[in-house]
Amino acid sequence: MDLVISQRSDKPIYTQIYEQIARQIMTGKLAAGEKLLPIRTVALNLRISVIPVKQAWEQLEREGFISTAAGRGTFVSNLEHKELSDIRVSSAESAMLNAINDCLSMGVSKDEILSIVNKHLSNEK
Amino acid sequence: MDLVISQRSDKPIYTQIYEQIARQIMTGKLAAGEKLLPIRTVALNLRISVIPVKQAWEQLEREGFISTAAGRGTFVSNLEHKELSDIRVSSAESAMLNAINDCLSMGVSKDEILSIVNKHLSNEK
Amino acid sequence: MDLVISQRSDKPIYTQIYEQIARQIMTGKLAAGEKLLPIRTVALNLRISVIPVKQAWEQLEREGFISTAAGRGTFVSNLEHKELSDIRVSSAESAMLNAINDCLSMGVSKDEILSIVNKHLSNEK
Amino acid sequence: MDLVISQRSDKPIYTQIYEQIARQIMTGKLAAGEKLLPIRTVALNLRISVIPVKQAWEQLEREGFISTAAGRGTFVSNLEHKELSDIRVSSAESAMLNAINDCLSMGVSKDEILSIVNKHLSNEK
DNA sequence: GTGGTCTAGACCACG
DNA sequence: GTGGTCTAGACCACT
Repeated sequence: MDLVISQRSDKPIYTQIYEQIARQIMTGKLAAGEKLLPIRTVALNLRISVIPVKQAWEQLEREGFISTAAGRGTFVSNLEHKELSDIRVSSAESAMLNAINDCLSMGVSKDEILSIVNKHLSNEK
Repeated sequence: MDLVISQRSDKPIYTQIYEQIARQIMTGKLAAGEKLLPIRTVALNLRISVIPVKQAWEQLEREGFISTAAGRGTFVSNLEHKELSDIRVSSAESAMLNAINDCLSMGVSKDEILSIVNKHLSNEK
Repeated sequence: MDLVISQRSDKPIYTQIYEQIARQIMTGKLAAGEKLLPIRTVALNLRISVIPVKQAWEQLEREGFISTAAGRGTFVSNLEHKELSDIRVSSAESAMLNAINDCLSMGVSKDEILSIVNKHLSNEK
Repeated sequence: MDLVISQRSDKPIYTQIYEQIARQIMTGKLAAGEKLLPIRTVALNLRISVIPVKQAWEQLEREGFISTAAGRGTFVSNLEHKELSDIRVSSAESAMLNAINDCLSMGVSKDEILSIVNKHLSNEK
């Protein structure tokens, strides 16, 4: 469970943690069923408070990467059930719908939304 | 924006807040576009810290009920776009898939899951 | 929350505690929703170890008199829902019930919940 | 982050600040990712108001030299991504980009993102 | 004066 | 010693 954070990054600490753990689970570096270090231990190792670690863990749990059990610990979810990826798609869908709704509320047209999405996705290729 | 919490309830404070605001938005008591009180004001009124209020606000935002703008405030989302309800269904779907996955990981069969769901839903009727 | 125990009674200590609390709940002396003292405090007050207190609490919870909320404390149940206590609440079951309640509080209908569950379980086959 | 300004220069104060910071970034004296001092601190150090500092920061951000992260501070941009600065980043656009990035970091593919957007926008018609 | 992030603690139920 | 919840307070960017 390697983890490196930078206080200087423009991303919040909890996002840095979330992204690294999510990636390690997706690549299999963290195996299904594996126990994660206690959040307080992670916080101590990184010399930060528990809050950002907890926040990262919450996002990971919402998105189906891990599941927590009070008093027992936190465990990597079983990725064998292929629907786990549905959870992520579902989460992603929520986030996108929210953003689209905000845009529509601000008077941005559907065509403009589409062009924003296309522009960004092609930039990234 | 009426809000009542009980320190004695078995629900966490942030859940009590979330449920009341969500209900007020769904029933139209809080209208689309309306500005909510600042989280610090809400916390003061309820004589609690900012944390549980923030936590409730985060869940409300994830589920599409409100949207926050740093430095400007928090606003009730525009429910006219009917897909807003899709966001909630999407969130709900994530939560259910997560729970189902946990059950499967624990060796609970699909039939048992179905019977649990049916039992609970019929109890509530 | 008055409690008196006798080390010389023929009844085990945990039974003495259980009976007194159960009686106080049934007679209304302990009201629904009321928060109980932490078990360690009770143990200290009675000058006994936490073990028998825990045993009494477990029996009370099994029988639906009280419910515990992780991190928040123990509360007197609403006896109208006592019939729920005969549900064997495994970890899996409580995960499902939590998810269902989340959905309901989000305004997702029972039919939608059922269709989500069915969709997922049939996908898996 | 050395800065020297002259009240008697023919250039406006914010231009003096802008030019010095831009130069330090281009020469590498201020490294990518490095955190800048808070604008109020800079203003205090220079014994000027926050206004010209803010103006300089705005120009630097418009031109892609720095990026601000609400609640966390201001950071020197990674100049490889400077070309992004010609995107007019309205609130709506940044909301979309945030959502897209959330999706990507969750492991959702670009095609899936596009299909989500298309599904939603066609639903609305 | 708004929300966003973080620190440094605390107490709780549970294992 | 695990995660869950909360307090009290801080500093930041932005309006």
